[in-house]
Amino acid sequence: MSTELNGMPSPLTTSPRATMKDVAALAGVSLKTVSRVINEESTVNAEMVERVLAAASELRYQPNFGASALRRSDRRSSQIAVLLEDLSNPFSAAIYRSIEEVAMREGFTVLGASFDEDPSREPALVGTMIRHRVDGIVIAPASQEHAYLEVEQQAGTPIVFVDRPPVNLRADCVMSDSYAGSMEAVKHLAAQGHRRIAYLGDLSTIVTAQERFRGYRDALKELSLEQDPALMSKNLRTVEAAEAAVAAMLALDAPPTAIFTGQNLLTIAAVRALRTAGREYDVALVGFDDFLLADLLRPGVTVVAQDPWRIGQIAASLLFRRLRGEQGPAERMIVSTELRERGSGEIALS
Amino acid sequence: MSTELNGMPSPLTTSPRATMKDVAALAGVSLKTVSRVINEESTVNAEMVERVLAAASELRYQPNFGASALRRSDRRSSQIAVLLEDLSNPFSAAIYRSIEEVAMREGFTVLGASFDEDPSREPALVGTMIRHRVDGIVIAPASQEHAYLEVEQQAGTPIVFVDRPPVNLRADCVMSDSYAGSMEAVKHLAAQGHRRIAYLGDLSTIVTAQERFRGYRDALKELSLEQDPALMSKNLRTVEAAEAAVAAMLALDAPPTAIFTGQNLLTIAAVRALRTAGREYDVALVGFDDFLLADLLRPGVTVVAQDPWRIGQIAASLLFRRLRGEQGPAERMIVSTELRERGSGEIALS
DNA sequence: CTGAAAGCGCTTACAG
DNA sequence: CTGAAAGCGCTTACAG
Repeated sequence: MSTELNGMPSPLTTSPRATMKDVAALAGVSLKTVSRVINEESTVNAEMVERVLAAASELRYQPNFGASALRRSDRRSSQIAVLLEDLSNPFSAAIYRSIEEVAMREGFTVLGASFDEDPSREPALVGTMIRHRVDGIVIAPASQEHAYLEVEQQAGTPIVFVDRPPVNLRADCVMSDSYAGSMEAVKHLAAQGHRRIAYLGDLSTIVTAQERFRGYRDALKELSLEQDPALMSKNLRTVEAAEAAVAAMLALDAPPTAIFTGQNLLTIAAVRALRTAGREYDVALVGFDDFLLADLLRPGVTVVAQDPWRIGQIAASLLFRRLRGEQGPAERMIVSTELRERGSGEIALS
Repeated sequence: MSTELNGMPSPLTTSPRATMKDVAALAGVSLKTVSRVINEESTVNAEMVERVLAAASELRYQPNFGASALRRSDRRSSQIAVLLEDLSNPFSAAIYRSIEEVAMREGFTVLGASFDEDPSREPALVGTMIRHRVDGIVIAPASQEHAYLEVEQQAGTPIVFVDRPPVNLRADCVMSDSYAGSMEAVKHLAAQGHRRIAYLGDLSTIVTAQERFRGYRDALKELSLEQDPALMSKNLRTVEAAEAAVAAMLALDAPPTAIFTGQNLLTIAAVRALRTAGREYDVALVGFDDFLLADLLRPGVTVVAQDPWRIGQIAASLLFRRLRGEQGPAERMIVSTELRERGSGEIALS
């Protein structure tokens, strides 16, 4: 397990990094010639190219992107920012990876950061990214007011919204079809005979949570099912709160026979609550957003799946299109969801 | 769902970003005075501070970190790189978030990138990060040779390894105790009476995979259990391969009665294979590394849990200590694992 | 094809 | 307390 090298003192000598000037001196050419070789301009004499490359390699020269960006006319930093709610949430992580893949292909690096659903951190983090002069921003916003970003757009920094739309700002946006997906979930439950379908939802300030609730309620209306406020629980922020909400509903005189959960963690909370009550084969359940191992639970959990990889690909391609100078109006892309039947959603009304 | 603003043409005007010079001109002071105010040097006249801040705010001035770093004597970019195998793997994601949290507190941003277990991408990505002049690097290496990083260390860039140790390089390192954790897992299975305990492992080139196998084998030796090569499957790279390996073992004349899996995805594969064979309540299972919902499966999956959050905290604190100039020898921190009994590992030999 | 001078947006080192 | 000059590591714009 242990390498002999470890435990020995680290070298105290720090040799400063070589600059282009050092390379020029060693190769016996001018600064500008080194610059040409490093940037692969074709107009340089082959012999000089060789001399410069040898010197660069001997000094282990690494060009300074930042210094180069500062002087270049495009002033591009080759960095983009990806700001998400929580990188450790699988939905966010998949979007991040998807964008990272495109960025890498385009020669860009990604500055990533998480809001943890704290709206006040949003402008602060965006500010930090702007001070680092990122060339573009992909953001799943935590706040409800984005006018402050207009000045960044006008400074030429494209901004693409994912998962949630911009408020008071014209910007490209890629989202799942929350409304249609929720409607499909509720109709699927109704098709199994259920008439008392409960709803569990995230913070109502979040636009997607509003949309999912609207899909739920409009489906009930369309199907002429009763809308019982006792079966609707919104603003659930923790797994514990969601579990308690389900337990309370199950204890009602007229309990729900089916549940639609508007989010990942709420779905898992519902599974736990149904298990605790011993009702998991009895009360139907459909969740919005898929999660790992949903198929291995018993019963398997039926979900309306989002496609975070696709959302990321579209967002990244919009961003890089803007970076290439495309000017058109702000685009709004809606990515459809997919019902995945696994058992819990197919439990019929007994 | 739709904001009226969307669909309208974006503003075509791009007003360039204000510089410190612009702020100085508007405030009627010198460049240097603006610099003093922006950097909160206390020696500035209160009235001037006000004038400068008003001008900065009117122009929506955002200082340019890169330009400032270029000239400052410390030449710090306030960026660190976090290079992991795959940010969408929960283990990596937790480490990332943990480091991000410390970095943010220290006023640093994080450049994140994933290797996807491709060793050749490692030096390439590190090179990119160096060209961006990150101040430090946290890396879960994909390669088996890190001498190339010595020049970066000597240029003053601290490098901290996580999850896997450096090879041919002296550097700080934070890892789980793979050997002890694996040994504990196997002994736990043996304590339930099992004598034919199988092993499933990741690529043998990965040091942690080697350590976990060593822990497994040494436990067998210590307990005087037979070492049957037919019960050892290494170099498993996909869930499918792992499922097939388990299926093949179960079909042996002398099948295993218990399984130890050396990694996350292999554990899930084993669960699937046991389910398919209808043996999940029959063959015991302990996995290395915990995963979400392991407790909700039936039987619950017993694991040797790592503590990625803690690994990240330690790695980040080592890194920032080095950035503050601490010189001591390279440190190797071992984070202990924790056996979590949930059912699958407590199935006794029948 | 090659190079000397100027300058990107800032901070340093120095005067006043 | 305030500012004019020089320079960080590069590229631009121009000469030769």
